[in-house]
Amino acid sequence: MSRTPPLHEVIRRALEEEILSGARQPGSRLPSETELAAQWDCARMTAGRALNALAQAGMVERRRRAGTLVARRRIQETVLEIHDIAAEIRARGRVYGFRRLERRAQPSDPAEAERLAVEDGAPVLAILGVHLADGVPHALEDRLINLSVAPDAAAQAFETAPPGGWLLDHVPWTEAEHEIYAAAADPATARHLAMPRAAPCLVMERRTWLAGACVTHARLAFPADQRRFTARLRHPPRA
Amino acid sequence: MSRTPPLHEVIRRALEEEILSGARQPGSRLPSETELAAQWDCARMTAGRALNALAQAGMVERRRRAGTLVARRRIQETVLEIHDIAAEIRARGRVYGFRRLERRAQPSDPAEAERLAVEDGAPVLAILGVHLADGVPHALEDRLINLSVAPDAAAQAFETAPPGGWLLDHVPWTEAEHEIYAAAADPATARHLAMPRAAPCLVMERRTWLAGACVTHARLAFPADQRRFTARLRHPPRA
DNA sequence: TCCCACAATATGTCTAGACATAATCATCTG
DNA sequence: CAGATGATTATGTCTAGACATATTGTGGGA
Repeated sequence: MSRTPPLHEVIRRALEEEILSGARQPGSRLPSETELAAQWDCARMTAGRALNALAQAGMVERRRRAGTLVARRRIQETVLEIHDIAAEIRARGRVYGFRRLERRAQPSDPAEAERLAVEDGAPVLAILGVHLADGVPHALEDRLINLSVAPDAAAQAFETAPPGGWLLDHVPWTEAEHEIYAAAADPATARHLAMPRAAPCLVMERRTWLAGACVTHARLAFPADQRRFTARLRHPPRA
Repeated sequence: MSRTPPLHEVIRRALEEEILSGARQPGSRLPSETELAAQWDCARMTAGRALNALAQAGMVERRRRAGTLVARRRIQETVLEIHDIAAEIRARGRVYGFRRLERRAQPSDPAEAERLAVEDGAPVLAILGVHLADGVPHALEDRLINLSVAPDAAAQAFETAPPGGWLLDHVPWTEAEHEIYAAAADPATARHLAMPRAAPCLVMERRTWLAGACVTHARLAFPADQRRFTARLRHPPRA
């Protein structure tokens, strides 16, 4: 026996089909919950559930009294998966390694204070290190850790294990901010990554917060040919 | 009078709070719908609605008989907002413009066929153009449109209006794929964008699908200082 | 001991009502 | 004609049930 999908799902898919095929133009009104309930011979709640699912997927907009309208603007958001570098490298079947280049625990200077959004002079731990794939430089990590929020980090050497993994395991966070841009490699970065000076880099900065306080800031520079970010969006998210 | 939020929202928030604070450990069981309904003195459906919302947000996992469990795996996804270039430029208070450089409607060559994932020789429309901010080159767009899927595009000139906007308005889509990477500007790109040769560019490629067929492929190159992508993630469940 | 049948349980789906609330439309008034 | 007013309408929330279905635990039999 083939299991029949739930009715709200059937209704949702039928409407979705009509919208995607162009049979229902953006801005036009869908049948009301009451009308749909009559058409499909079901309770209003079941029809409403189908419409709510479409609304959550961004395909329609619901307004009281006005009804349910096919969305005008298409979705402008897409889901980007940002993986751990170690996981990323291992996924490609290469051996992951990390080499620490510098480590300083000290009061923050003005530039560092700004990166962590703390007041000048707050205790921070700065780590500079290289992520390696099969022993070859893959990315340069310049990380700052807010020791007021994560004091246990001061006891870690981060010699051959990157700070990112330790932080994920030991410090909770509530918000993260990512920024991705291209830049020319400065001389130090180029040297550490064994790449030509001023060659293009893909840079990712990540700032992580715990309840309003910035926990850590990381700047990861990848030689242009080493990394790309991919994102995929399925317009109707599957229920 | 302060409007009271709906009950299912109140319940959802209360549970969310407990999860984020660590009071409920990953893998542990939340109260069942029946228990919650008794605790909050409401119908089971209302309690279930709160739990379903948490499940949709990825904070809990629901399994029949087993109950509702706090999610173990931390979400590795983050929402990247990819805006329309025109909207992006206008949002910065600058005047948007578009200048078409090339336009060719013809059977695809092998390279173009691969970009659109169609068989060699399928009819395609190729557009090369520059997006301008205050008249200054902002991005170079190299676009391919699959005329089998979007035949109406052949009638468009795309002289001063970019193909992206027209496509969004006239051709539905079900899936989109984005790729972001850094590259050195090739001579043609550098010339069109009025930037030094081999200077770093941020490149975004977007491929859009309609029911399994690729509608269009766009390659947008930005001078490194012109564009960065930002993404933000809130409230991840603890690992 | 291992496997199967069965009962218990939590979620999944659905109904037929109820009242609340927001937005729009038509109408009435100044 | 502009603005206030009230009726109408569609969605939003909620209930108290019902039966369906997947999964887990348990106990009995080979």
